[in-house]
Amino acid sequence: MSHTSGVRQAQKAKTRRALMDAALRLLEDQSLSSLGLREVTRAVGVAPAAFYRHFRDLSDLGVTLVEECLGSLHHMIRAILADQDGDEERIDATVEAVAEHVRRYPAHIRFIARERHGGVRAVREAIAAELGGFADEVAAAFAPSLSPEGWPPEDVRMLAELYVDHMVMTATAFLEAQAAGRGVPGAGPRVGQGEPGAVQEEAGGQEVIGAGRPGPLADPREARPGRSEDERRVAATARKQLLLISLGRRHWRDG
Amino acid sequence: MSHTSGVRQAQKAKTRRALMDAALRLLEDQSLSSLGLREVTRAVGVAPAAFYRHFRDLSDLGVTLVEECLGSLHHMIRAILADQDGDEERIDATVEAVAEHVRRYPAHIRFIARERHGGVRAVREAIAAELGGFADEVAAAFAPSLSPEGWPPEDVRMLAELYVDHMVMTATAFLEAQAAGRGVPGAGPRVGQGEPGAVQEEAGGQEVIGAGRPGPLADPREARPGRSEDERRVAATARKQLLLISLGRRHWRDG
DNA sequence: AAATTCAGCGAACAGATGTTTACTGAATGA
DNA sequence: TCATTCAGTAAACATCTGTTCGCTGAATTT
Repeated sequence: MSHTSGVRQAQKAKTRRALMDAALRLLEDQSLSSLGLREVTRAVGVAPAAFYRHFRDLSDLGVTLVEECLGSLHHMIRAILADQDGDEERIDATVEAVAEHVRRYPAHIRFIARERHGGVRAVREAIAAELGGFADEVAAAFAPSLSPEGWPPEDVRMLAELYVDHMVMTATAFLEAQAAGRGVPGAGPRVGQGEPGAVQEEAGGQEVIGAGRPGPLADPREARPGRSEDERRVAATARKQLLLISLGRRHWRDG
Repeated sequence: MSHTSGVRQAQKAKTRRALMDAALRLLEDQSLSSLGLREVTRAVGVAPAAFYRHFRDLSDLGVTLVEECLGSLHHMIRAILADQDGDEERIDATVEAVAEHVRRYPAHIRFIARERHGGVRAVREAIAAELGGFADEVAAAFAPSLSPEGWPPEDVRMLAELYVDHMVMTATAFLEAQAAGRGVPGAGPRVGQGEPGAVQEEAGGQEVIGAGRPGPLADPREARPGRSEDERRVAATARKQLLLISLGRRHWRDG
């Protein structure tokens, strides 16, 4: 048996993370099927061959990234579903949470949006499966209040799918809005390729997961100067759409 | 001034079409940013350098494809908006039209879904602009009946965006369902690279635009043996979702 | 009939790609 | 202490990429 934490394993895990983070950052400007293995290792500062110690190939890396990116979304969804407020409050909280999530993990959302219908089958399927799971969860959360009102399970499911799809839609809309807020068209600050010599330096793993400009991280309830006009418009639209859906839901069983 | 149709121009147009069709077909299995220029010319049976006689680069080709793919969708949308039936009839007709469209032009839909958030900015922006135009059109179609009921223009717009996004969503769902119907995971019949010697043979331009298995083209009202279970499930879900949205729309102005 | 245009060709280019190979040397475990 | 494990290395590989160049020969114009 091998220890689950030695200096050895820790270093390996660190390099693995570095590869994932580098990939996630590179994937902000291109899609997975055009991402090069050497490109990733170069960004990390590691020999190309080292890649194979961690992933079979790039689509393997991609599937791993799916788990990570949708994992963080999963937490958010569960938090929302746990809230037991009224309709409008829940909607506000949802839109707020999505906006905040996109602000904190823009690279995650970009990756999902891009690869959901992207060129790599394994990744597509992983995303589809995960989103399907989300829909299950949403359906399960709504069932207790809907089933007694005469909603058949398939109708609950279609509502859940609508919610999930709308959430993804909203998230990507936020992403574009936030990108438009910053100066997007011009190239951002270039990242120097990591100094050769593997990933050894730098202390304390503090919030590595963002991997793409975590943003100001301002308190959601504070006044937010960094919030762009587009972003507020997206929020308002999403809120209204969810409200409209809620309205439809309330009148579903009475023609 | 040059004639708009000579033997010269006709040949050029033919090669151009061949390039676009080949690209569209290749893009069923990969994304634009990973598509190679040589790959396209090879599929057509033309020297790599010939590509530059028609497009500046691949993203130029991509933008052209956007116009074509969304152009065909545009026709469909206008046809739907022109119908003045009741809510349910319109919904049925819409879902039916989308299903048929996806069946006829799967490559078009795949391309749009894949590149909408893909790695090529110019293409992304072209798609966004075009879809925004669709939303304008839908909004304009709904305004006459909604404005008198007290709908502010921004609310009409948000409804239109919801409809457009839902349509795209439904189309890609159909795509996956139809793909699942056929044996997808296994590679389809391989296409031999075109015989060297440019694009000269083959008579009569009959429905070249499909560029990806136009399908049986069965009458929508006939019994359809080729319709998979998944496909029917997608249709049913889409119908219900649209119905639910309609319900919400009817109750929008009375809390 | 002669001059011009221009779509497509073939060759060459510098550079990048994924993958394999034998290796090194520090962490590990007996 | 000594043998083993194994993350990362450096080099070489065959192959592919986008782009430029001058050229050809048929369609076009004069």
